[in-house]
Parts: sequence; structure tokens; C-alpha cells
Amino acid sequence: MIEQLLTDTIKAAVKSLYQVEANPSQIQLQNTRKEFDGDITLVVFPFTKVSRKSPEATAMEIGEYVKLHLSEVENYNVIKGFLNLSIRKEYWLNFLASNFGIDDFGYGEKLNGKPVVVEFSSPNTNKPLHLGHIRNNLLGFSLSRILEASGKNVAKVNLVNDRGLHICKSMLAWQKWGNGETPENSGLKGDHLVGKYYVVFDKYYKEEIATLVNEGVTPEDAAKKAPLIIQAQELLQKWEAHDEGTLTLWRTMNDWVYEGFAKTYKTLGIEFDKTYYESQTYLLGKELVEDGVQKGIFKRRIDGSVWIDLSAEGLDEKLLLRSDGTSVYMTQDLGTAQQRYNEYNPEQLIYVVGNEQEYHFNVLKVVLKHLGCNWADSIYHLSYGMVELPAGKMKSREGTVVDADDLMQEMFDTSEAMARELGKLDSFEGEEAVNLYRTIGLGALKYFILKVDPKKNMLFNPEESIDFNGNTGPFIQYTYARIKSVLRKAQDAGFEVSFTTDSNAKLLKEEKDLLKKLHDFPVIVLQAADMHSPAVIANYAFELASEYNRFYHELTILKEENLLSRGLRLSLSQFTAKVIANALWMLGIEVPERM
RNA sequence: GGCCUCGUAGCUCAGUGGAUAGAGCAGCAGCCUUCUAAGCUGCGGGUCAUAGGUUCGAAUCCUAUCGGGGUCACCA
Repeated sequence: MIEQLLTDTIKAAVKSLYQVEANPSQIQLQNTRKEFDGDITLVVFPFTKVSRKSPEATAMEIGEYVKLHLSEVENYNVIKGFLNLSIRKEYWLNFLASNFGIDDFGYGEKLNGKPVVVEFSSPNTNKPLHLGHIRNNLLGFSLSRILEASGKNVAKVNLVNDRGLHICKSMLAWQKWGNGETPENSGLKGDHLVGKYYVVFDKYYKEEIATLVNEGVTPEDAAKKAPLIIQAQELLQKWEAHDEGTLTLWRTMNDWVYEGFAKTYKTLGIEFDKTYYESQTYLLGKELVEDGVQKGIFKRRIDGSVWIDLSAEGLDEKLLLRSDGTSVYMTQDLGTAQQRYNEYNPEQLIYVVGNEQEYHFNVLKVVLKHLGCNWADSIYHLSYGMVELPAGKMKSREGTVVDADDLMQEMFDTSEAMARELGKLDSFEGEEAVNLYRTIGLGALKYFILKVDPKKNMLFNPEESIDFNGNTGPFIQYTYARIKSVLRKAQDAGFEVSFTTDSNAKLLKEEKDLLKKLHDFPVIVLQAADMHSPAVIANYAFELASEYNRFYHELTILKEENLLSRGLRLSLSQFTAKVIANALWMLGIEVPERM
């Protein structure tokens, strides 16, 4: 790569000119800004101390040395403290010739290292998936693919939270008010049906609290003493005591939910290598806690509850086991972390979980360290912000939750309506048209969510967000489809798309800019894997597509007189299409061959 | 209140130590005998929350303040 050659040469230049060994961090290379001549720019301010000369004079000296000693550098110019280096067109042409046939261009070398385990989705079985889960699922899936592309061995795992008080609430409500309703006899999707009874529980629970408050009970006490919540707690105890009737109902209702989830995941286009269920792992956590009590790491209070005091670490006291012996969230997570370590011995253990659980993961790490698990440092919490609606936070009780299934359907419908309006569907028939608007609708949704930095809260406006123009997934898909169309026409006209560079080929400024953009792709992938951010890939994909679209305007390939240029442009187009497809693959977005 | 986090154009977001801070949307003005106008070109729009500090250089790092969000449960 040219960057390495430049770094080495600049290092030699500094040594020869100023008799000083240059620190790698001092050699700051960046892409030259569009408005200046040159391709790669060296910031020379860091060297003015050793050169004892003005920034301009220092840049001139280094520029002269580099031009003389590195044949790839054609020329240089100096503006203030910036040394702009022009790279010979042969370098770019060779880069294109040697890479445009490589299918996995941009992907890192496949390393046979320890696996990276990525946990994402992690749904509860008491309600259907909503917009917040969509952000989680898309981030987790895309992150897995980026890591995979960077050469890692990735295991995508899902941890279904299928037990706990919240599930008992749905079960209780169904027992009381369900009248035997099933997905079959109601036509409701299983997860939606169970979610309905979760809401029913909440409704009657609220009523009971209100009644108690009217009788003079404080709201806090009312919330604890309402008959429904007590019955739900009893149900949880029966569950943990393996009561057969409770277990049967629990299995039945969970199966309904899983059937619903499977459909949602399929529509969203994500899958997992392995799915864990908390009902099968929480006991491991209890064992760990008992172990900790034996070793004196945790303390058991008189009422039977188990705690750890983390005030020395600046955290609070934390409950690890309830006084009635049932496990809490932390108990389960300790167990699943240990299990994952045993099973995978991972290089890194990534959890894609919302930022409201940052405290939880800090505690998890510290508790594991108290237990002597040095591998706790390999835990990384990819924390993402909430998705907000124009009206504010999503609240299930107020019915402001954007349901995942509804949202995707709406995206499909809108993309179909748009396509019809633009006349895009005219040459498509039946299933092909259906697939197209699903691909585009999903592309719009995925890109919209992934282009935002994960750690930030983001706003989702249902009316305005469904956009297919500008910085959107469909724009990038459109660019890809257009390139494919060009290539088809060229091939039909008998032009060879395979190409070897000829130093006589013209290389326009636009072509060079596009090549530079493509040239950066492998670095972008590594960067995104490092900072765990699909947003880096998404924004790159848009910039690349924009660059090509502007350039496309000038193309007129099929009318071009100069055959050499036509060959260059066709291969440049093909290469661009491949990089776009690779970038979109990492985002989990499909590319349509025509649209 | 303690801790964490965010604050960039009317709106949604990039940029996280370098040059004159960028896109898209919205607004205005143009461009379809060319491969596909889901596109392209141009115009207007900024005290990078505020005040200090660090340095050759700060939207970016540090401190304080203001504002939004999160968290500090025998919920998950």
C-alpha cells in the first residue's frame, strides 16, 4: 500500500535531513482535500521543531526528498504546513488492475484466532419485537459481519429471556382472561397474542393499585400488595419449583412466541449460530453465587438474600439472589458469561445491549473479577442509544410503541407505492416485483438505523423517515443497479469487461478520486471492526455511491470514442459495484441487480 | 443529588487534534432524443450549547456551567 511506502520514505527523509528518528505518530497522512492538487497530504507541523525552519521550508525539504526517493510520487506542492503529494497514475491503474477481479476485496485475511462471540437480540418472551429491538438486531448482525469481514471467527448468539416475573404476568393474565385463545383460533401471530396478555395484566394490575390507594394505602405499598402481583410472584416460585402445570402453560405460550419471533427474524433477514435460553442457564448462575458465598466473596443476609458490596469500586451493594431463593438478572448473566467462556474460550465477548444497562455490565465485570475470572476484561458492552419518536420515548402502556412487524410491512408498502409512481415496476412481474420492493423497503429501514453512531440516541419519525432519496439505502442500491445495467449493456454490445491497465489510458480527475475512495475501503473495514461501528461502513457506502453518481454523469461509456478509456471505465464501474455490494453485505442489506 | 452520556444549519445526521466545519431532507433556480430523474447542477442557510484552559493548531483533549437523555429496584 502506498501509505506504508510513504511512511517509510518520510521516516528516512527526516533522518537524513534532521538526524532524528521520526515517531510513527508524527507522520500524519491524510487524503488531500478536493480543492488542492495532490492525492495524499503530510502534515509537517510536527517536524518543525527538529527542522528549526518554517513549516513551508520544512515541507519543501521533505517533499523534495520523497519525490527523489519514491518513484510512485510524481510531484508535490506545499500550502502552509501541508505537503501535498501527487501519486503517479500508474499506481492507481495498477491498483485497479490487480484488485478488480478479487471478490472479497476489502476483507481482512481470515485469521484462525479464538472466536469473537457476539450476543444480540436477547428478546423477552412476553411481548413482540419493537423498533428498539430492530436497532439491536441490525447492529448486532451488521457488527458480526464486519468482524467476519475483518478476518475474525465470529459466533452470533441469541439469549432468549424466557423466564422471570414478566413472563409470569402474561401467563397469569392468559389463565384469568384468555378463554383459551390461541394463535390458531384467533389468527394472531403468537408473539402478538402473548404481548396482548402482558398488556391485559398491566391494565388490571393498575386498577387494583388504584383501588388500594383509594382505600388509603400508599402507592408504593399498593404496588407490592396488589393481589395480581402476588399471584405472579407465586407463579414464578411454582415455576422454579418445577410445578408441572405451570411448566406446561409456560412451554405452550413460549412456543407461540418463538414461532412469531422466527417470522420476524426471517423477514428482517437475520439469523444466529446458536440460541440460548435463560431457563437452561440460570441454575449455573445460582451455583456460581453459592460458590461465592462459600468462599466468602458474597454475603448472605439473615433473610436469605445474597449481596456483594462493591463500594470499594465506586459502585453500590448489589443483590445476587432474592430472599425467596429465586435468581435475578445478574445471577443469570453471571451464569451465561461463565458458560460462554467455557464453551468458546473467546478472544472477545461482545454484548449488544442498550445503554440503560451500562451500570449492569460494569457490575457484571467487577463481580466476575471478584470471582477470579480474569477473562472478564474480554467482555465488551456495545452500548447503543434509544430510538425516540417525535412524541418522545416509546411507551408500551401508552401504545406509542412502533411494532417491528408493522414497521417492516409499512416499509414494503411504501416502497411498492413509490416504485409504481415512478414506473419502476413496469418491467417487473409477479414475484420479482414483490422481492424488489421488499429489498428496497428493508434497505431503507436498515440503512436509516445503521448510519447513525450506535452510542447516540436517534430520532425516528415514522412519516419522514421512510425516505428513498438522498442519503438512504435505496440510493446506494440504485447506484449499484445502475452500474449493473451499464455492464449488461456493454456486454451485450460485445465489450470485454475484463481489463488490464495500459499506461496510455487516460485517467480523469473524477476517475482518480473514485479510485482513491475504493483504495480506502480495506482500511475502513478494519476501522469499523475496531470501533464496532456499522455507521462507519454505512457512511462510506454513501460517499462512494455519491462519488460514482457524480462521475456517472460524465460517463457516456457506450458513446466513448477512446477504447482504452472505455475499458478503464467499465472495469472501474465493475470494481465500484463490487465494493458497494461488499459494504452493503456488511450492513445486511441486499443489492438488487436492477431496479 | 452521585455516576454515565449527548449537545454541530430550520430538521435528521457525518466529521473526534490539522487547511475555508460537510452531507441529506426541507426552500429556491435549472437539467430527461444519451444507460435508470430513486439521479445531476447551482443558490441561500453556522457564535460547532456557554465560559475558561492545554498548543504551532480545538467542533474534537481538560475544567466548570447550562440544557436533553440514561442509571443508581428483592424488574429484566
